[in-house]
Amino acid sequence: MNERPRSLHQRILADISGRIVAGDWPPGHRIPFEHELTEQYGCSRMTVNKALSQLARNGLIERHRRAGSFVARPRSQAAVLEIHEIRAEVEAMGLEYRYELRERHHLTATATPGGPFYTGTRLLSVSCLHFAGDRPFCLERRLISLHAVPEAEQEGFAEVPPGTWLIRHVPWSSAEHTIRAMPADRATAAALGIETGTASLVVERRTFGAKLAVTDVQLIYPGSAHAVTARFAPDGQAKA
Amino acid sequence: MNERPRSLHQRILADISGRIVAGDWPPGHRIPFEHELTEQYGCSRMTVNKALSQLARNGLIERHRRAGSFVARPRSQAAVLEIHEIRAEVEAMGLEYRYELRERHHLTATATPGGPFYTGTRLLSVSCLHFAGDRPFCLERRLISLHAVPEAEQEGFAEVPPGTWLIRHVPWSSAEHTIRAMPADRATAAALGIETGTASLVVERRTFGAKLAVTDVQLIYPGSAHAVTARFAPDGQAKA
DNA sequence: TAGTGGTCTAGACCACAGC
DNA sequence: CTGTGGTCTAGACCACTAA
Repeated sequence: MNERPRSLHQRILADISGRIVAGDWPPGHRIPFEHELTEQYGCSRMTVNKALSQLARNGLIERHRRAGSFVARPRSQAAVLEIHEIRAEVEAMGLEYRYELRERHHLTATATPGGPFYTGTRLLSVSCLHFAGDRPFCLERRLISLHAVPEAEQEGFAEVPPGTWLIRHVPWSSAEHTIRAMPADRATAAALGIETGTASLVVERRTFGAKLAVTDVQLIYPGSAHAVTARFAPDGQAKA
Repeated sequence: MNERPRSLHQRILADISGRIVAGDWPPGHRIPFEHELTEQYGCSRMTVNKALSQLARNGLIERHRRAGSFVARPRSQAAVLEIHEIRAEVEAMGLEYRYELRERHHLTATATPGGPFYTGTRLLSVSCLHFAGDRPFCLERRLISLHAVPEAEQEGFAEVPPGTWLIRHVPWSSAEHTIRAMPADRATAAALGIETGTASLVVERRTFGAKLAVTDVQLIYPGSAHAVTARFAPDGQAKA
């Protein structure tokens, strides 16, 4: 239906995925065995297996030894949320990006329930504003673990936003995102130039290194102007 | 570091992924060629290729013919957002779930800019409330395309929530999610038992079949009690 | 116990991009 | 041109499990 897949295992994947998406093969339906597909496509089992394994990884089918492969019953919809740098978000809207550091100081992690940092960890607290054109686009409140990223001590964050700096200096990470609606408190409202209590979208991201928590950031978007979008493709193929 | 991977290609994947996450191999670093890894692990190229291909699919590395494989520079953080049925969400909190249909009527799609339905499509409009214990948990406003799902005509949705019914009757789908903060309007506030203007989290999901838009739903969660969470694992392996 | 998927091999040919 | 990754083959052995 789409562009022709270049390789055979991709075509097999697309064929099966297409049947499932179209509803020809409802949840619970048994997919042809590998040796049957081998005959249908006139190829080796490895090629068929590559396609089916990927479908299983993407949760579109379930595979059971001796029983066969079956169309999965959807348990939850899994969407892929892409979180870009704020500068890229702003420029994608065709607006000029500007960054402003508001505050930078040290503190020590206290025993916060649910907090990502061990008690006593030395932290750098950074507060800054991201502008889209003339208007504040996002207020960023960030804690950086100086235990995980001691180099942050030397960085003033006057020019380079901490998110950009971190993505360049911290090797890689796993992360947890939490998205919620909050009324803006007085300080937030003042920084963003909105009225206290205005509904705002808060995206909190906790980033972890191999073991240690690296950073905990709250990105506060004023009003209902900003939205987070996520796309979902059952076979993990389409991108649109 | 974690549980021992059972298969060789999983171990290779975990080894390389570990080096990258730990920062031993920074972005841009060249990963050993397939034939080198073949020697290191004493296995065939297919096995090495399976591991590297998966790392490339997950965006952890980039591969180029003739040049080799390189640790990718992170462009955006991609998180996986899992959206469960509301009943499951409520019961996961240990509260009793209750469902209440508020309204159900027909209408015809108008030329809404950005709307998912073709103009003139016959739609079913359903409004309902999901309770957690005694308190309203979520207000659902949903449009269902009777063109894509004619069987919905026969369904009253008095007992079964439309989300549950659809997931059982519509074969599969792709979807777009949008998450934003909104002040509750008067009707919403009344339904949810909150004050007008209270910051609320709105999750909008547009579901598509093979070609047609199936349903467009707004889930409105009152106040800042509810949050959407997403997890991110760079190698696509870890789940916890 | 028999049949399925999970994994792996030791080759092979090709496309592509850097040299 | 050369070396890399992308793909594919025609086998093989094993683990698991439904019958």
